[in-house]
Amino acid sequence: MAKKQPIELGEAELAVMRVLWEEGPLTVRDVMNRLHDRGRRVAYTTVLTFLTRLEQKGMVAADKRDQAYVYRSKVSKESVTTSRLRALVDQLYDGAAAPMLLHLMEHERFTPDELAKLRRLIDELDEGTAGGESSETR
Amino acid sequence: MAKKQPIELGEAELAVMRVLWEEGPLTVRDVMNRLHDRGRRVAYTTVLTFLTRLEQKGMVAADKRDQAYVYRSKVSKESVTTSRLRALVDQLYDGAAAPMLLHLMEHERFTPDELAKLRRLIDELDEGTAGGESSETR
DNA sequence: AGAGTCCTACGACATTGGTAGTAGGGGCGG
DNA sequence: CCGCCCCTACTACCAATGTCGTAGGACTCT
Repeated sequence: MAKKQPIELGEAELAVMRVLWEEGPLTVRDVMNRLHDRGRRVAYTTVLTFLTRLEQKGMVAADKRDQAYVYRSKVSKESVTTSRLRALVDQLYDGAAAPMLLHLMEHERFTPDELAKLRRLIDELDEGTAGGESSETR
Repeated sequence: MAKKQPIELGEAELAVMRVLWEEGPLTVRDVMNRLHDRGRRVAYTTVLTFLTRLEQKGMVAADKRDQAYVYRSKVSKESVTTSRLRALVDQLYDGAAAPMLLHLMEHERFTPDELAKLRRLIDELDEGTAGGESSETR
């Protein structure tokens, strides 16, 4: 089972999680370097603080290797994304995802490929949810 | 042109904004009552604090009426939603909205009606973005 | 062995957001 | 005229976050 706790992560903490999600288990120094590569200039100890806090939150785990600890993510990006989106949908639309989805579609740009992929996904969902009767397809 | 500032709003502040968006210009007391109706038990002065802070952030405006000030939203829910979503997309996918959209579709439930509406929207967008050539539908 | 380099543990500090109490001005019901 | 009530202005507090600096233990390279 996954974490039912809201999963509260600050923006900087999230950036750290992303590094771990995308570049696997890393030491504090490695995480710092990756953050620097991504344009985040943070001090070594700052990164250490983030990782320590994330560990206390149960978001990452630390394993001693040689001289330093190697940190790895304990929660998937998927779960965090879901949690974040859910919070947003709840806060803005009382949980109704559709309005948010429409909003997103109307305000962001998508390539024809993405639209195609999306269309396929809709078809799939439609099959599953299928029942045949929807109040007039207009 | 809208506000380019990130528009940072806490969860409670957002709840206040929602009241104003949905129930028009209100006095502090009215906002408090609406919040109570929605299950948020906050003290009068807390609401006042929120409104004062929101005013400083330029999110609402206060107009003196009789004895009390009447607050009204100065930013649309749309713009805040856009801003929030944008931040999320940036933080999680470096600005790529598509992955987020797909994620949302896969993790939330939608009614056939909503799917239909979404499909129509895609068609519209497709026309606009139309060009004909998409790199292989994989 | 001494210097330089890393690493982790702590402690600090500022900002922001959530929450609220208190003080003081104005009006209103008697 | 006197309380009582509502309104706004301040001030306060605490927890979470973003950021570091310092201290002290280890290891490494002459």
